[in-house]
Amino acid sequence: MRMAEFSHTSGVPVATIKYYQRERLLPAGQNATPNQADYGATHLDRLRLIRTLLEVGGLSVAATRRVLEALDSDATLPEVFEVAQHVVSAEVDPNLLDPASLARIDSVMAGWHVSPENPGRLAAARVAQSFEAVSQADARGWFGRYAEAALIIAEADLDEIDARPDREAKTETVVVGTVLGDVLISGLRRAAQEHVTSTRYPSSESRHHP
Amino acid sequence: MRMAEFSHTSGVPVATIKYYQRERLLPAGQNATPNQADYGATHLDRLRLIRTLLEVGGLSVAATRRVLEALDSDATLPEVFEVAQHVVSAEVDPNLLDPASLARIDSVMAGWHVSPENPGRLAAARVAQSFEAVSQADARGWFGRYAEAALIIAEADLDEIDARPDREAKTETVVVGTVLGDVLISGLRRAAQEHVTSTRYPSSESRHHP
DNA sequence: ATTTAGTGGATAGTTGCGCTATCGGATAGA
DNA sequence: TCTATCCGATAGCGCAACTATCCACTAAAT
Repeated sequence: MRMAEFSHTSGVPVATIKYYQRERLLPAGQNATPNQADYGATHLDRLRLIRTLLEVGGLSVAATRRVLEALDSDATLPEVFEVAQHVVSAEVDPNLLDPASLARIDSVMAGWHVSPENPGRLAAARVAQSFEAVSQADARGWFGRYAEAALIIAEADLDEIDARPDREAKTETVVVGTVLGDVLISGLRRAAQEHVTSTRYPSSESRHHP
Repeated sequence: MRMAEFSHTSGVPVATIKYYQRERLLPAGQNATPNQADYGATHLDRLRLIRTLLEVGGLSVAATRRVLEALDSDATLPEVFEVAQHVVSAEVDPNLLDPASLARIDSVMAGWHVSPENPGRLAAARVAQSFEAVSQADARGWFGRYAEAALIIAEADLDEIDARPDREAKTETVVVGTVLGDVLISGLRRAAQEHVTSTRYPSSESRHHP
């Protein structure tokens, strides 16, 4: 398949494909003569993965490059996991973090084996700090139930990874699962919020239904 | 308090504060004479809320304006909830959605009372579609356990809102909770992933500890 | 053998966003 | 009166993610 067809079947403009190649997200076509290259199923899969990470996962091009590099390398599964985790986490400077907020988060993760520099731990602590500053209330109960839910999710994630047959499939699941899992839980949370609202307050929450 | 002090105590540059005022996130100072305004605790609170939504919640300025407008209006709690939900959700065109993916998500939400146009439902369906396209596997089990976790979270959210004394506090909690809850669960999920990994594979997952 | 459509590679331009910087006229406070 | 500060308006900046052209070249159709 040549460029025009590649672009057409993938639905991605030619200029954008070239941009991804420049940004080293997508390898050049195979059997490249000076002015003609060949694209196959591998390239289509890769392009679909790229678009998923960018559009559904909301990653930046730079972040996408980082996880793809990890996938292409011979990195071990934990190494890929760590790259994926960092890529979806906003950078949080631990020095700007109120130790009390960190302690609050650590207390809801009691018994967990988590390293201090885990990006999720820092992100959660920042949320705790901001939430309590804005709402001026103790939200420890709220955090605790989130932690319970996080544990269920993490078990599901690991099971899903374990279910893959080989290392390659596992690493891809790590990346895609880490990135899309955040979006999935957010979406399901909104649906669940509507459900819980409507069961608790049967009359008041009808959503634009005459 | 005048502009210089307002900027200093909040840690936000003067030019940025003026920008927020232009963008109608922040009201002008009180008792404004032609060239002097007064800022008080109300303005500080509002600015802190704005920065939290922008920096921690990752909202755009436009999205922040929309939720603040809802907060300032006399909208009912469900109305504010709906604005908040839309603001944190990527717009998904239902026409581009594979009905099979929608059905998959609906099946894991069996028994839930959720309207078809719930933005979370559509977002989840898009994730289902993308994930299964990329991983070429049936992930219904994965989705189902996420739904279980989402239900726990939604109950916690609603309890937290119910705990607020008055409508004003409730609506603010709706907005802040909706926005920060997504970040919180993502963070805790990463921590839980490390925990579960390290308990399942005791040796292999040590995170840069010599 | 000669067109001709298509290609790779390079480079420049566009759009949108979140600020940031500067300016001019006015005024509060010493 | 004088100086520091303010408001309001406008313009500019830096980054990210494309998008659009151009050119030399070549595979393939005639």
